[in-house]
Amino acid sequence: MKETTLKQIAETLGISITTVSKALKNYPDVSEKTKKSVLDLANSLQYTPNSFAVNLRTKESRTIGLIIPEVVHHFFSSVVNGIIAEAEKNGYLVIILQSNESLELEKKQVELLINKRVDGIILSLSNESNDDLHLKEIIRREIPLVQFDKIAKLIPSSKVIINDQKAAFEATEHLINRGCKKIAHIRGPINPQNAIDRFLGYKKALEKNNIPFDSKLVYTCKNVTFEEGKEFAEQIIKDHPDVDGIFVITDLVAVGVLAYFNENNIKVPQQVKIIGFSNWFMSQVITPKLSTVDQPSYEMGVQSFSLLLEEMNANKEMKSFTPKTIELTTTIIERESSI
Amino acid sequence: MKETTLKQIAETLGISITTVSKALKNYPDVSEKTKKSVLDLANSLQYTPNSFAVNLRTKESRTIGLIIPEVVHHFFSSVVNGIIAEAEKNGYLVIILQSNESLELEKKQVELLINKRVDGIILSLSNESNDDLHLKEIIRREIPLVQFDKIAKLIPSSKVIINDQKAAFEATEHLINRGCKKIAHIRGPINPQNAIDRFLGYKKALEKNNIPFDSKLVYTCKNVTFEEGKEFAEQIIKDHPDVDGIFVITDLVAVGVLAYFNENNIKVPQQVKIIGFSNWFMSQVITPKLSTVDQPSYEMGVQSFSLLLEEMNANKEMKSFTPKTIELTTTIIERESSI
DNA sequence: ATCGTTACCGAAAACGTTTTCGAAAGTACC
DNA sequence: GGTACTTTCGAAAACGTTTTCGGTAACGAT
Repeated sequence: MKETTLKQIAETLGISITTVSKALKNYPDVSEKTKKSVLDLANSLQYTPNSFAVNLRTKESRTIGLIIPEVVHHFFSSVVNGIIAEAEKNGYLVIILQSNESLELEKKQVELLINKRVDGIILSLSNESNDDLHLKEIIRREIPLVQFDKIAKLIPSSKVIINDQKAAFEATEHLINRGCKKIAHIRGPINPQNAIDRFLGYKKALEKNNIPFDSKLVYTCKNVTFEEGKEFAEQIIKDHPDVDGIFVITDLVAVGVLAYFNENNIKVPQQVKIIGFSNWFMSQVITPKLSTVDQPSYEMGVQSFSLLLEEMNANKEMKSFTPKTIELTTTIIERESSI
Repeated sequence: MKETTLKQIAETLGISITTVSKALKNYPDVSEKTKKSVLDLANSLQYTPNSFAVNLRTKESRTIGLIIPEVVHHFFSSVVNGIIAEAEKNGYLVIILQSNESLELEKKQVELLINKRVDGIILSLSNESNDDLHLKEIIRREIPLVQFDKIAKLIPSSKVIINDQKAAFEATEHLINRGCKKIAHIRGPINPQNAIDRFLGYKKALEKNNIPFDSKLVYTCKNVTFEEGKEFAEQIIKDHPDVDGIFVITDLVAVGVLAYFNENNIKVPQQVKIIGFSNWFMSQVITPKLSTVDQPSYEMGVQSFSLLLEEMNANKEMKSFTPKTIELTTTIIERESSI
């Protein structure tokens, strides 16, 4: 059982391969009669063009690569959702790879995608990433590239981001407005730009409101897990029993904090107010409901693909393309944990 | 800036394309000297074989397709995780598509993957799926296929599943053992085999324990959402104020039930005990912590790919392959909602 | 009869690789 | 110097498509 090819159709119809190909692509220089006979036969034989041959000939595969740190995180799976939807709408398929927050893996995967000759790449950096030779290689090979969320600022590619500093500023100021005087911050790892920016936003909010910044009140996540949240919560209460507010890098960790406080009868929000980041689904179902910063994750995916598509199309038409940066807006969601 | 090809290397070295190709693939009939010179030049030119040409020649792309209802569900993203990891380990890439629980989309996507000529397909049926012509087409084209979780029993493909009936039986019996006398069931949609099986397990557990089955105690989800959980919880309490146990098709819906009960001061587990299914992450962080059935989702992904790989390899060697079914074991996780 | 058009078709090259098969050159042996 | 073998190489076909470019036939107008 072999796949049907143009050749087979041509032979059974007694015409040339060229004509068959043209008929199927509705070229004007094929008579309606032959078009019909070709189409009929192609349908009855369930002909589908061999994409390997098409790829080779057209030099494109209508496939893009996507590298993210983790699929199982609500934020990322939601972005993935947006990217896949928008890609499919435009006739593209998406290959997904996971760096598992490892720089080494991330580099290997970039290589895989380059070798695969995808038409474009979308990626979000791992927490470990502190060098960008692999990204430079993508640029050097002139492969369209879009970065989102965790980006390398200096790489000249399109970017879809939020204003982490502003969002963090607002989150912190929200706690201040609710009366918090001594606010701790559980921050993300050292490398990622967005962890840095959120930290800076936190710091600025304190300064603006004349609250002295104390580096001892800043705790740094390594793995950004639920468990870390619990551990830091314990430590914070031990080190600074009078802390009355915590701004946490992301909801997952904040939920860990809440879990510890719930188990140890520390009242949220009465004794300590908490605000997270990213608006994970579970934040609205736990007790107390967690205040957070909503990030338009699905929209981020859609925009990322749109930018990539623009660049891919520009490349095809040999036009030059200057990278764009899209900044999406975030909103503070006030729930029980900071009332 | 053009990509380097075998031809370029051959010309600058003054040898044939054949020899370059063989040298790079370490054929024995190439002298060490030429091998070295080829390798050196290839490295310095950053040569990577054109995968489009390789695909065409070898008739395989080392890429598989994966169709799931939703990435944003914890269970599926976890399976995806397992599949991607195992695939990458074996040199395969994964194209992901989402059916969004729509049969129509699912069919379109199968077609996309067939046209793309992926080496194999892994899929989990949408809730809407009640016909399987598209699956038959996969079989007809002799494309290796593995189904997981939501499967079409009659399609002769490999399958990775759990024993839904047994798991549901155990979950229901767990409630009975905890003293429940009147147990409601919030079931999944009508079509999916696993919703049917879980319902049957629930029914059998009642029968075995001499509790009369009452179809009025069975509520059927359409969209399997958090909101549906809340609505059904309200309805159940209205219709049957004396219900003392609920077995829910999946944790997301069970969390909705809990939310309603929490808001309306109905004590869980004192008045009503609840058990969910799938062990979503959030089930352990809500109040009260939700009892559930743990499903080895990551493992499910790994096994799915392994079976697919077996079949793909068998196909390559022109050996016949008889589909296998792997049944993974589930475990009841007792938490606060059913103590 | 000649010219210009239009309508339709096909030969052939190209994309870049893999692999078969044969050929050439070198070595060894009698 | 002939034979047999080993080592090393390359020509060429094949994978299936797309697209350029030219060719033929038919037809109407002059």
